[in-house]
Formats: sequence, C-alpha cells, structure tokens
Amino acid sequence: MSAERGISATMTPAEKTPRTERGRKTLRLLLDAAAAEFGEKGFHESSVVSITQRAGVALGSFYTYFDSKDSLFRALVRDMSAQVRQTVGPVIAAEPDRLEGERKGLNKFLNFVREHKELYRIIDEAEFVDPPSYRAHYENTVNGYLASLKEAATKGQVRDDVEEVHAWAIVGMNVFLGLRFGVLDEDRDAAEVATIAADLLTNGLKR
Amino acid sequence: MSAERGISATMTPAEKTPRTERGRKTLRLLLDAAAAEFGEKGFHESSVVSITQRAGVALGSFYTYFDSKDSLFRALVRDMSAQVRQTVGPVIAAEPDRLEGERKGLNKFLNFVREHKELYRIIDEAEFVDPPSYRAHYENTVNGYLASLKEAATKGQVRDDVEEVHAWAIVGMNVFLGLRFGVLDEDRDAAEVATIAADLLTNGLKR
DNA sequence: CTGAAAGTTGAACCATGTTTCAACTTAGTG
DNA sequence: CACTAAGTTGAAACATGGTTCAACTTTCAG
Repeated sequence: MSAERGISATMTPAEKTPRTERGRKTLRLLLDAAAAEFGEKGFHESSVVSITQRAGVALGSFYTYFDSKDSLFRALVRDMSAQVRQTVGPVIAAEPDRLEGERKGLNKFLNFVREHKELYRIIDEAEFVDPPSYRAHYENTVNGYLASLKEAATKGQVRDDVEEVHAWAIVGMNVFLGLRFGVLDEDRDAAEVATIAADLLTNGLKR
Repeated sequence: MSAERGISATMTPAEKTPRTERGRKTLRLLLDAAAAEFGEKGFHESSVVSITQRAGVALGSFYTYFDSKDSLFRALVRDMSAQVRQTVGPVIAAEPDRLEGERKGLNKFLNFVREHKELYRIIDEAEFVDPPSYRAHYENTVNGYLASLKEAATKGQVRDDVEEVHAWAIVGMNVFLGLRFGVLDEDRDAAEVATIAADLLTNGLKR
C-alpha cells in the first residue's frame, strides 16, 4: 500500500516529515506495518510496540514520525480514502456510457477490495477513532458520484432527477457488495456480481 | 431500548440470569446504561466503571450479571440486531405489494434509526469486538430480504431472477440511507427519502 | 421470625500498552 | 575530516481500566 506511493502526497500536519533518505525509508516501513497491523487486528488490538516490531524499528523511533497512535491512524484513513477514489474514479470516468461505467467501476472496486481487505477495517474503524475522517470519506465519495451522475443526466444517459438520495443509495449498494463479495467471501465471480448489480441499478426491481 | 422489552427473550448464555425482582431490575439498569454508553462513546472509550455509575450500581454488581465487558457487548449486539428486524420486517410483510412494502419498510427504518442513533455505533463496532455477531447480523437481514423478494417474485411483483446479489445491494442501500438521513443528519423528510429510494429501486436509473 | 440464598459494595490487584527521554549512532556538509 | 543535525534506541515512567473478592445487606420461603 502506502509503500508504493509518495509520502507527502496525502500527508498532512501532525507527522514530522523526515529530512533524509533514511528517515523516509523508516516512515514508509512504519506506515506499511501499521496498515497491515490495523487491517488484521483493528485499532485497539494493535499496539505501537507491535507495529514497530513488524516494521523492524525501535519503539522510540515511532515518536520521531508520529505524535501518537491516533495520529498515525488518521494519516492512514486519509490515505486509503484517497486511494479508493483514485482507483475507481478514473475507470468510471473513462467510459462514455455512465451505466456501463457503473458496471466497470464496481468490478474494479470489487477487485480492489479483494487485494486490500484491510480497507474496510480501517475505514470502518474511523467511525470510532476519527469520526470527521469517516464522515469526510463518505461525503467525498458520494459527492464525486453525484457530480458524475448529474453530468450523465445532461447527456440523457440516466434519469434527470438524480440527486443526493440516489448517490447515497448507490454508494451503499457498492459498499455492501464489496463487503459481501470482496471481504467476507469470494465465492462469486466479481464481474458477474458487477453485471447483476449494474442491471439492477439500470432497470430496477420491477418485472 | 432493552428496558421496555423482556430480559430473557434475546438473552443467551454468558449472563447469569437474576432470580429475584431486584436482580432483574439491576440487570435492566445495566443494559440500558450500557446501550447509552456504548452508543455515545463506543466500546473502547466506554468503561465498566462509567456504565455502573450511569446505572447507579456498584462496580462489583456488574460481574454478578456479566462475565466481562465483552460479554455485555455481545448481548447488546444480538439484542439490537433482533430489534431492527422485528421492527421493520412486519411493516414489509403487512403490505400486499412488495415494492410498496419496500417504501414503507425503509420509511419505518429511517424513523427507527432516528430514535435509536446508538444502533449504528453498536452494530458497526461489532465488526471489531464480536465479528461473528456482525456477520450474523447482516446475513440474517439479507436472508430475510431474499426470502421475501423470492416470495414476491412468485407473485409477479418483482423480476423473477432475484438472488443474493440483489438482496445485499438493497440492504446496503438502506443501511447507507439510514446512516446519512437518520444518523449523520436529519435534514430531509424521512418519507420523501423513502419514496425516492423506492422509486429508484423499482424503476432503475435509466431515463 | 429466621436462616440461607441472592444481591451489593468498592478498595485493591493486576495486566496492558502509550509515551518520554537521555545516551548513542549515522549521515551529510563545509 | 570534523562537526552538527537527523535519526535510533529501549528501559522506565506513567496512565488506564478490567476483574476479583471478602465483608456486608436484602429478600423471601418455610
């Protein structure tokens, strides 16, 4: 996860930015260890000691880069939140037809989740550890969705009364499909699930 | 919450059932105090000391009724999970037309959530504190939904290829609408939200 | 009334884990 | 090469809060 991408991109205050190469490497080790640890055990079961051990770094070094365990978690939430949108957003945007884009986007999302099972635990736990980030995550996601739906409406690709309620409904649908078919079990083909869901969304439930 | 309903109904092992009237009253005080406390602060920020204080009971009495803080939480999760289904299920079932039932059921759910904001925090936190209950909660909910949809399909009220994917999608939609329009904010009329969502579900997104 | 069972009490015990810090090592610049 | 800033280290200080328990009070059946 974080390892492959730049450090400062999603990095906001509270972390003390490293000045040397060695420092950046240590910070990266800590972030990756934390994502793994939080994903496996959740915030409260995870300990700073264990994270530093996993990172192969001394306990004290942790506080060179983070003010607290909370501050590390916050950094991670913002990070993952941005990652999802940056992964799925472009897939939807690239497709000329919005409804077909929805299918492809959900498919992408399901595959992303399967490769990042820690995503749900980290975002979900933000509800308790960092409520503002939790709320921001979904508001950002929904707003992106809403904008894209309204855009599609002007092109006549979807009903033109689309509004916030629709956007929340669709995001909720996708999140739960990700939970069931990405995290809890992988007993169904992702593409098939995406097709069924997109068809439901396109045509509705009526006969 | 729990106060108004019987104790033994949803009560499973782990709690030591009280034998006298005084005991039942104390247990009830503890359950209600716990629901309020967990709802406000979440599991980890809540303390047994604070729960007993809120209940107006001595610390030691807690362990007369529960083996641990975890055991209390588990009891509460099962309790709330059953409560939701018992509240919303009948409303859907009572309506002859399934799609109209969907609208009424969602409306009921939104109002229920507004009166029980602690619901989300408790169920959501079960993902970390008691994963089996968390999973069971959604599986139970989805299975109920699926059965009811298949039933409606035989009557020709909904498409007859309804399956698990549809059920998870709909539950996810409802959960998120509850989060946004029940918990996070109440800036929209519940009935209106339910109508818009039911229409989306019935007719789909296409123009 | 009375005695045993049920329930109550809160100080003390205990486990866990976060954070601090002063001594030490490494990196990079003039 | 120094020499200083950056980074590292882990033992110890500190905080929190779950759980136990032995003494005490209330209830209620006989």
